Amino acid sequence: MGTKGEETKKCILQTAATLFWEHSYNLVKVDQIVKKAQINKASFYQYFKSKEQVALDGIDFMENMSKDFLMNPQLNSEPNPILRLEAFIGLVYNVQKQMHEAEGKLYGCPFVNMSTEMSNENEEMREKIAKIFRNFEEYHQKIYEEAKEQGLVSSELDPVLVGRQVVGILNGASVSSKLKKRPEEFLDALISIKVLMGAK
Amino acid sequence: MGTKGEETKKCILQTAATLFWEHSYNLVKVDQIVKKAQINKASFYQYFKSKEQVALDGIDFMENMSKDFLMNPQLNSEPNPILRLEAFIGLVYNVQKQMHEAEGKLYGCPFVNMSTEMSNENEEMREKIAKIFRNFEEYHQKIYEEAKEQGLVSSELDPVLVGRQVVGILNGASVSSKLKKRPEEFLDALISIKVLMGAK
Amino acid sequence: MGTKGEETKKCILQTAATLFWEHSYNLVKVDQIVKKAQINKASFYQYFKSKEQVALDGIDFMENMSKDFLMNPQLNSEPNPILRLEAFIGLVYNVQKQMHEAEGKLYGCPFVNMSTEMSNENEEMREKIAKIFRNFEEYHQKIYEEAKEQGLVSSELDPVLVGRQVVGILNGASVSSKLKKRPEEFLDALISIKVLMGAK
Amino acid sequence: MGTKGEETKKCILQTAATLFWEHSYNLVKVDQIVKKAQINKASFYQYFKSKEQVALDGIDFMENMSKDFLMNPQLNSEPNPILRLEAFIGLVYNVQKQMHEAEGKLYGCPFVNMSTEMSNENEEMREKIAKIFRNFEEYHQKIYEEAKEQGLVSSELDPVLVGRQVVGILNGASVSSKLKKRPEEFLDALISIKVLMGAK
DNA sequence: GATGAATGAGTTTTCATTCAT
DNA sequence: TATGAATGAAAACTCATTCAT
Repeated sequence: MGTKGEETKKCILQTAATLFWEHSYNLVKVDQIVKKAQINKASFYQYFKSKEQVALDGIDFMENMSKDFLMNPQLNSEPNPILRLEAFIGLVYNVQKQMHEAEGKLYGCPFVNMSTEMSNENEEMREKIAKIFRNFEEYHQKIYEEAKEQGLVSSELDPVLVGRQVVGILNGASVSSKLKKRPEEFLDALISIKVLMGAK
Repeated sequence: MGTKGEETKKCILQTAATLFWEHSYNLVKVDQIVKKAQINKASFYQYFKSKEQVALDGIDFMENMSKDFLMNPQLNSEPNPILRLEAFIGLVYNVQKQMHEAEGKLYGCPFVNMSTEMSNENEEMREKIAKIFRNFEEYHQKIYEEAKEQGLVSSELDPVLVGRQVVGILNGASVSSKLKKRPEEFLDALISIKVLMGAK
Repeated sequence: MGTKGEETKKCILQTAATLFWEHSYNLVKVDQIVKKAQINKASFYQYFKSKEQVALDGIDFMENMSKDFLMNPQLNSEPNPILRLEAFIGLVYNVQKQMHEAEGKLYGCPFVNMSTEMSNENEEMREKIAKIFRNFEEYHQKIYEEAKEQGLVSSELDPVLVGRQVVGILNGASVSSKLKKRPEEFLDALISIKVLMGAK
Repeated sequence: MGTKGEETKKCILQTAATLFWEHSYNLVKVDQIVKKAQINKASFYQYFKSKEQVALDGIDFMENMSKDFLMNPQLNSEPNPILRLEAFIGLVYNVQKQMHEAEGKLYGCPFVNMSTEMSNENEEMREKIAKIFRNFEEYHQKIYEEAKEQGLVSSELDPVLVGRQVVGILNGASVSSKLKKRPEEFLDALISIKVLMGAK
């Protein structure tokens, strides 16, 4: 942990990022953030020059969160790429399922949410999120390449396309699961992805 | 055409629905709608009791627009379901591509956008949009069923799942294409969908 | 009855006056009047140049209504002034009681309501209503004078004062009955008035 | 005095309550309150969640004001209840008279004004004001009971009725004095009240 | 005379941000 | 660094009134 100031800043960031995830960028008000973070409003502006800034930093925060969660060494020590893929999607599914059970709602992917809302309005946000998805695409591209090498898949597709499509399919599941309050969309997405890859 | 009042109402609706599509529900202000529709603000409230109402009616408007566009008799007279699927996605692709060329932006699917932003905040919106997607799922389910009957696909999947997944994959393409400003995501999605179906 | 135009005007007047009585001048909107009177809004302005005007004319309308109701020949043919007083207040009481039973509310005296709300804001309204009350004061002054002549009362008060006080006490009953939803305030007021007069 | 914020809140409250007294609830606009209180409009909403709330709190404020003014220990140390009654009404009369002299207008009782305008529209306001009048009724009931005990009155009336009627008569004086711009209505009311009580 | 439609000027309320201590 | 208080600008919505046919 860091100094008190660093702790406060992190608390604001975490609170804001979570609220944006749950309620969208535009519906969350600074008042709501500072109330939930239990800080003074002027303090908020001491750490972040604007609401936009906290959203921008919040994207980074969420990226780190999701990397820790989804791309951690434990999961990635699994040598079988298809099992890795299954574990990855299983983790996503569990998060959404728990949200749904706990709150009756399901928030989908924070990057999908924010980009859908803001990518045409804020170039900085768009670029940040696009980069995050590019990483995810590469991650799944590698899975496919490894699977190919290991003879675990029967298809002969462009790995770049597969990487993109895996992320695309998961983004679609994010949208559908949120709309329908149906976490199983992620499990169904896994089926599509495996069919796409020709996983045996 | 209808009475002057009906024309005005339709003009407001069209203007609002388009603005919501382009900029999200929360970022579009009533002032902006009335300015673009070239009407007085009080007139707006004579036709719609609230901004929420115009969004709700705007969803219906967009549904009709998309039905006219995507589920029209011409397209659906095509007996080959796979060609129908290709034509459907081709139309979507063309719209997005033209937007991109004309405005440098790409707005994705209006229902994906609005549901991502609002489905957890407004139950009425959520239900309306969920129903629209259910229709699309059925549409693609039927395509798959017909394709199966006609021996055009090799897979043996649950048609309900396929219907859902086609819509899911297209929703993902909507998100990705908007974020990346890359209309080709829809063409890539078609590849995934055909692989999923096992289209020969 | 008069021409169609006169009928329409009277309908507007009656509707407006009733609404003002029930909900106050400022809370009643022109839209509400025209909706309840089932006329077009432009028609309203054909008959009355403003909302203020319909209120002013509405005061006259209410004055005529109350004169017909409270100062009619039948009631005033009663030679005993105390019985006349009792009948007068009995009529008022019955109106309020019926309102209360029918609608759960009780609207009090329309002149008390409007003058309390508007007498400091609109001199024309103030004068109109003041004149109406002066008539009522004279009416009760005469009752007292007759009662004195007929030896029906034991007090020796200034009849002008008594006239004023009878109206004042009834105005107080109007306020209290409306606030407490208790029509019996008028019956209690009768007691006070009779004590004041020294009615045997 | 309290903190700056408390002072500001009190200033708003006092300003608003006075304006409502002078001009009615519905005619006073938030803009007018903030201008007179010399604060920013957003500050208003930091201290009161709505115009309705400031009116509700304003009723309490006025209740405290009137208690301090009319039910203070000095006045109530007078052992003779009739003299107490006279002093009470004398105070009311003086306030109204001074208003009249200073501003050419006379505002009557703030509770009478607000209840006449709002009791059928806002149950919370109705209850608050009804409670205030119940206190005044009890106050005057006690005066009558004491006067009876001390043999200062000749009547044999139900003290509850007398309490109610004293308040009713004063409410009537409030209405009449405001309408006629005649503070003396309160002195006349005192006559009626003493006759009612049979004060010697 | 009647009516569908339009509108300028408010009115309440909100919000991101800054000030002052 | 922390915080109680303040604020300009804007947002949603309303209202009395008038226009045009």
